[in-house]
Amino acid sequence: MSNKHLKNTNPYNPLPEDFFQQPTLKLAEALLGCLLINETEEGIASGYIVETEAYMGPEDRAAHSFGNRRTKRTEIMFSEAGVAYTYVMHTHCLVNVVSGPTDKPEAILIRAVEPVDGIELMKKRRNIEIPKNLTNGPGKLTKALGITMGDYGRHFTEPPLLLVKGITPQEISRGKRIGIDNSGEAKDYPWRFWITDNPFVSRHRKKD
DNA sequence: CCTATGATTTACT
DNA sequence: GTAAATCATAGGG
Repeated sequence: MSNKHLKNTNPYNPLPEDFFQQPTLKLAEALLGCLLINETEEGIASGYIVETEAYMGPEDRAAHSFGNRRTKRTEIMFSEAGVAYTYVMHTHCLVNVVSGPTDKPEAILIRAVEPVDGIELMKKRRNIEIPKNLTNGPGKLTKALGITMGDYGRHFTEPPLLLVKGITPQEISRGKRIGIDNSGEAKDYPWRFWITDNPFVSRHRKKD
């Protein structure tokens, strides 16, 4: 397979329909290397997913859906797998892939991507020049790709927000999640996955 | 209506 | 390393 990224004249290689049906922890791992694409009026921007975190719903204190908490915000997590859960954190929008069967409120946070298409557009949106800092964090990548609350509930299987087949990671690492120190025992669950040694991973811990 | 809080980023000591 | 920015969401009065 060509290593060059696909252009819109060449149809993207779609993920199999049952891709999103696999268990959340497996899906979190399987998403690594997939190409996340967003089309807006400004143009197309895309990147390979290099870091994810799983949020396991009722039993996960760190999840918004802990204890089956069901609100206007978390409602989408109870729907079918493969739709987008976007929400605002401080001043940033974060994007998740809803996972698990219907009524199981599980989701996978996309924490970092490696820029592929639309790099100039990303620089403009982020107002920086250094490619390395464009998408190496959950709030950064949404701004670079132009993902907003308007994408809440969109299906990743159809434009403008798309997940398609990308690259196959050479090696995958697994460790504790980030930024949930106030979540009791859940803070130590090893539900974060990343492509080993990828420079766009949001942050390196000494030990995971 | 009012207040607390955060799955972050950025700048600073 | 620490702290401030800054606002939608959630929950209580």
